[in-house]
Amino acid sequence: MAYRQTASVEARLHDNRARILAAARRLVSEGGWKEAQVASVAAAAGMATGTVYRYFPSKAELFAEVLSAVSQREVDVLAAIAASGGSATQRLHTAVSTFVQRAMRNPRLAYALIAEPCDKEIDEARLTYRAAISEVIRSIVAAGQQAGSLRTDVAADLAATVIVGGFMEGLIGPLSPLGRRQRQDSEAYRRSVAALADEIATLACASVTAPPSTVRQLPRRPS
Amino acid sequence: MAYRQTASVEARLHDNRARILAAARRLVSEGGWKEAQVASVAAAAGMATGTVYRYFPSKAELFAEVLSAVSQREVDVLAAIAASGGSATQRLHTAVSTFVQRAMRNPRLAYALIAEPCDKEIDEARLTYRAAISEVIRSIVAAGQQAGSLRTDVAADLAATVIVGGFMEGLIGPLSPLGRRQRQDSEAYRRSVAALADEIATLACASVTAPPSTVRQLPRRPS
DNA sequence: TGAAGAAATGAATTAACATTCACTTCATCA
DNA sequence: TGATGAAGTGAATGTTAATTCATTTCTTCA
Repeated sequence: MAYRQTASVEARLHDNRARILAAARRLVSEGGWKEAQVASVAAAAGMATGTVYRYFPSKAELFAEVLSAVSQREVDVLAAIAASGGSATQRLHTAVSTFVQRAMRNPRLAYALIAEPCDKEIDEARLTYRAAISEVIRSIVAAGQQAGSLRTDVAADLAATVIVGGFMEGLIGPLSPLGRRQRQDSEAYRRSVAALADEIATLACASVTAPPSTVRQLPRRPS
Repeated sequence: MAYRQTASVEARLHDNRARILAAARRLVSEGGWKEAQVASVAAAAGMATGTVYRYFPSKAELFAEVLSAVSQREVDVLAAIAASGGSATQRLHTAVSTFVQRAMRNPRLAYALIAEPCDKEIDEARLTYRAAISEVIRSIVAAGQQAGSLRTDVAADLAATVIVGGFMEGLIGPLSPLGRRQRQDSEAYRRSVAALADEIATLACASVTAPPSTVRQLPRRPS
């Protein structure tokens, strides 16, 4: 036995892995997916291209991990809100508006992770992420339905999916490179973000709030 | 002058173009984007690969045209609903529910056009399409705001975007190859589609319906 | 110190299609 | 009919990065 992994090596390996993830995340958040090449990541992390493959089996898995790390934090934030006090409506409003505001703090990264056209395989990893967020929203909606404050004529999971799709789409315009020309440091910007977050959250809450009287819609089918 | 395009040639050219578009559309609607290769399209249209390039400058433009043709029909249907009689709420409900039901008639195609991971360039073409649909919804919302039946505390264009994002996302699950195991010909299937369409439309309408009393939310920011 | 094995390297290879183009076939008309 | 130029062909080429792997450099410990 002439070689055994010591603590110092193990630490370096761990550090390398973290550096790769950090570099990958930084590149995406600065230049979107077109900058997110394995060779660039390696260079940014200060190592050779091949080294990246000692830590991640493929580009897709590397970026899936970036995606999942960022997302997990958001899911945790939402889960904390879901578990906090207040009515379901209040929690839903806070959850949506918080998500929007947090996304707007790093618009380039949020845009890349949520909406920017990217490799098929990375795109597939987004599904998991949306599903996790949707599940948190579902739990709030279901609680509100139990409590009687939210409408029960739509399944909680469908409502959650629609809400998530809605606020994500509402975010895309402001997040995208086109819709994002203002300086982020201005007070006006901060206010407009808060207003956007509030409007989107209001729409989300309204969509599931129990109607006061049971005025049934009369759907027609013209086509 | 030894050559001039005659009517018969012109007709053939036009027909070829149409055959390419039809073949492209058929391939996508049968096998999704992985089947949508230029060589396959050419084969399906009964011609050589290079011929396709006499009609379309690139794969992306070819499929952008497929996308826009299918989408335009949907936009037209929605526009007709928007221009029809009834309250804004009724028209919104009908518009959303009609869109959902029509999409479910050809789920594989709708899934590919709306949600399936695909080439960046084709993905970019989707934006135009969503924008057009969003514009129709916006017009309904704006009318409802004018009439006083829809809430005015959110901008019509934002509301429209959120609504579109919501119903598209609500569709994705049922449209995707995973969520679509039933035979489409059963009566049960048709009923479940109608129910889905109604629920999604109900959420959309509720999100913008004017609240009876002005109960302000109290947003908090825990994070 | 040096043998043994792990980690790192980065140039070369691969893969998967889109796209091109030199050539063939077809349509037109003097 | 054959000269002219358009339409059609499909094998060859181009493109763009991801991925590999033979080689080099480090670590460990007898």
